[in-house]
Amino acid sequence: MARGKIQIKKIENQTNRQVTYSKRRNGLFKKAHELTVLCDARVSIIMISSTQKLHEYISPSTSTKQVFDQYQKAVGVDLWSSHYEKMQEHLKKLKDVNRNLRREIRQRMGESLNDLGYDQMVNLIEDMDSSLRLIRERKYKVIGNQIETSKKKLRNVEEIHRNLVLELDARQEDPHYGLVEHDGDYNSVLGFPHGPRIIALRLPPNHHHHHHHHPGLHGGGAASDLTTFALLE
Amino acid sequence: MARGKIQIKKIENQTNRQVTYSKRRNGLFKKAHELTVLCDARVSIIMISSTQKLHEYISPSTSTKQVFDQYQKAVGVDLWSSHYEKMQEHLKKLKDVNRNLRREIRQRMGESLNDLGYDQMVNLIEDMDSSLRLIRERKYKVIGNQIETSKKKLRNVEEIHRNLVLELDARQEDPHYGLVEHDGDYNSVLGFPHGPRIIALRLPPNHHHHHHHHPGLHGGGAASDLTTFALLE
DNA sequence: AACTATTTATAAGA
DNA sequence: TTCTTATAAATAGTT
Repeated sequence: MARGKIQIKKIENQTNRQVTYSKRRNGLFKKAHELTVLCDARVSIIMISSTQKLHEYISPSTSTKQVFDQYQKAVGVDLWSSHYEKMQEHLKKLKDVNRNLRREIRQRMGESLNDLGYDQMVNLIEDMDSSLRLIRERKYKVIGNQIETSKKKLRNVEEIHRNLVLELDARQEDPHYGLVEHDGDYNSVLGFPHGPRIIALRLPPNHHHHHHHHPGLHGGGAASDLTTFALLE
Repeated sequence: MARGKIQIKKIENQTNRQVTYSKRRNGLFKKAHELTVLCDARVSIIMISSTQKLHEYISPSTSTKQVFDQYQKAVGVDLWSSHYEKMQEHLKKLKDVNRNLRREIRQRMGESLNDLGYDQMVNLIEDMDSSLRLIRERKYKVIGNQIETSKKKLRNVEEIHRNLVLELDARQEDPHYGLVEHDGDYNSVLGFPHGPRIIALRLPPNHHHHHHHHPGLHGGGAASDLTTFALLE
């Protein structure tokens, strides 16, 4: 607007563009401030240059956040408020679900039974009874597997032992018989190639995170059971 | 800036102020747009007049939300992002808790038992066994109460019946004996002062919201049980 | 909303 | 970046 009219279209010369950006930015901010004072208005300007630099003007006596909030309220649903509200709804629903799940567990533990009608109680008993039967079956199956496995391992150990005895006999007859093929590493036969592993298994099973919520479930008699379980795994 | 210089201070004349606001607002938006085109920049202007009216300019090729997001990122953590992130964390935690609760329920129903160690399974069985005992006790208590109550009510009914018979006898001897004190409303004696209530109780109990998650619990044999329960309540 | 005398903004050059 | 300055653009006061 001086020394010649210009077309309003992108200035291709990079330097020129930056100079104009700087000058006009100041002009814009000055005008914004005059408007603020003259008309008792609030103005927020945010500018991002072609080089992604950010500049802002905000009227004194207010803040960018305040203007955002007002804009949000005026324009309506948009921006983050919808996200926010959806999240809050989601949160509420999750909390509800959570509460109900906890109640169901409590009922399955014999608490909060006042909430149940008689027929619901009968159903719950039937359900728990059949579940308990399922779990017991499973337990027996696990025990069966463990016995099976330990029998196999025992047979292996016995065979190794036999071989060792044979080898020893052979050596006594001929001290140069054969090479040392079996060194008596029972652990590796039992599936524990590294000595310390059996000790690691004695540690509390804190990778089962669900015992946060009902610590009472995992308590008594664990030590001996755990040892047994580790040996037979 | 024409026909005389002006001081940059609030215009006291309300009409004048509004005219100036309108003119200068257009000027500002025009300049903003020129800047957008000339310098390939993005500009967001939000203005709130002294009468709380809101006007906005936003460069084409972008949106107010985008500019807000960028502003937020550039200026730092503040504004609402911290809220947002906290909510998202909270949401995640709740989902986790939820997942674990569901797993516990599944285990208590005899599913997902692979996640349990042997000792945990033993504990679960013990726990469910004692819970089941608790619930059965409770059931028997409820049944006991119901029998007690129904006996009491039966006695009441019998007494009313006796009284009616006596009254009838008395009338037959003397047709003008006494006034009608008992009209034979058995329902009101049974605790159902309004006839339709007993029908309302036959409706599915959808106020027990927890049957969303395990509909199987509340199913068979409800009709007769429900009737019984309603009568004995 | 239009006009216009005047002020202000600014493009180009230094 | 800043200053200069000729000129374009904006706009205060008026109609």
